[in-house]
Amino acid sequence: MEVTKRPGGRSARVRDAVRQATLAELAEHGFRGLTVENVAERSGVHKTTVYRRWGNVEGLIADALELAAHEPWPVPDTGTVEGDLRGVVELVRSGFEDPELGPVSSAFVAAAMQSPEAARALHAFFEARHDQSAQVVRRGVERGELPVTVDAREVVRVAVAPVYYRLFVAHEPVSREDAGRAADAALAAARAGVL
Amino acid sequence: MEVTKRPGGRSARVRDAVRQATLAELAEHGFRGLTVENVAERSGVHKTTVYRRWGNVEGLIADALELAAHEPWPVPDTGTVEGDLRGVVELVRSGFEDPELGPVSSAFVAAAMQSPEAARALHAFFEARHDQSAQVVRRGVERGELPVTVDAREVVRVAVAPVYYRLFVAHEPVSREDAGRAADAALAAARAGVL
DNA sequence: GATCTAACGCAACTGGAGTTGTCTTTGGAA
DNA sequence: TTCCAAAGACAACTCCAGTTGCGTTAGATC
Repeated sequence: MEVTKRPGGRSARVRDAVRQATLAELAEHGFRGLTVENVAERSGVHKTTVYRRWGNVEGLIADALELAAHEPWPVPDTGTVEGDLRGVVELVRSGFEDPELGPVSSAFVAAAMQSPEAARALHAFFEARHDQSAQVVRRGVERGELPVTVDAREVVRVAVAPVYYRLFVAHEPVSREDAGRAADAALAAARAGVL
Repeated sequence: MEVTKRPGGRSARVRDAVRQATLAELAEHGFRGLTVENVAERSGVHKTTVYRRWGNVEGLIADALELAAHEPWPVPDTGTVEGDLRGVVELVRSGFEDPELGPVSSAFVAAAMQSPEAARALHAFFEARHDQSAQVVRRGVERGELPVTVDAREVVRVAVAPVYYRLFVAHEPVSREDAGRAADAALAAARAGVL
């Protein structure tokens, strides 16, 4: 996907236009309402071009996802692991509530469940996120708040997992308190030497 | 959905045939490969009938899901909370590895992300599952292994969440050890009074 | 067991997603 | 500047998911 021998000029403009259009369509209509034709029309690029370069809806999402993966995101730094980890989880939670980001993020998760290509892209995305977020835990270890044996990335996973689980699996609402509790639980497990 | 004024006879046969066909198609081709036409052909029911009663693919899944929700599932009873909770989580994990159940279960999760109807059905399903699994925690409280203040259902959620998170969000493999660790983490948090 | 109508079967139709062949434009290297 | 091949535009086409109208079958009620 996206192996272009002409990375500049028109091809680059087309790619950008399509990516923008994909994100905009995703924000408006979600994954269900995403069609290649709509993206083509919105971007001003002909639909055959989109089909030939991206193949289908999943390809569009996978490409947009790669873009999103490279964007840095604000890792909290409150001075304590509690504060930081709670901040990370709350950032995740509130992200899905955001009327702009929420539908797009949800669409990514939905797409990855149906397309191996999108799944790979999302996997890479979370790989990066876990790495970035794990520094919150590593700082906690340096401060002596957590044992040196902790698996920082695993702590992050356990902390954020309940939020995703509620949202996308059990389909329950997720309150700010729920997010905080999830962070605390991961921390308690880490302190107990389980993670 | 499924409000029939003639619940017996032919209608009942049609419903059963379609449900069976839906599960079979799901097991074979997953959610992506599920089409109303294939289900109709496999069940021997005409496609217009399926469209009229179930509306679309999501309706078929929602119906099949209701069926699955009523099926009891084996709650472990090993004598300790550790053993039981680990058993619950491992049961979830191995369920998705099963070549028969795995695709069907995954399809349910995928469908619920795109259809409010399926989402409601899946929510009810997990409501029931949480209730059943929570008894493992309640027994632990009775034995004095956990403080009486614990939220039994929340312990279950936190225990299973990492498995789902890895499978459907981060798209990472989930080992037996991962499942065990997740159960242990939830337990440690419960013992610490966080859950 | 006669009657009524909900539910099913059937065939023809519609619309739109995705494809194909061909021509045009343009990025990039000589 | 020139040249060529990669990439895009365009139109016409295919195919199949989903719809519609109508005739047929068979539960349910009396």
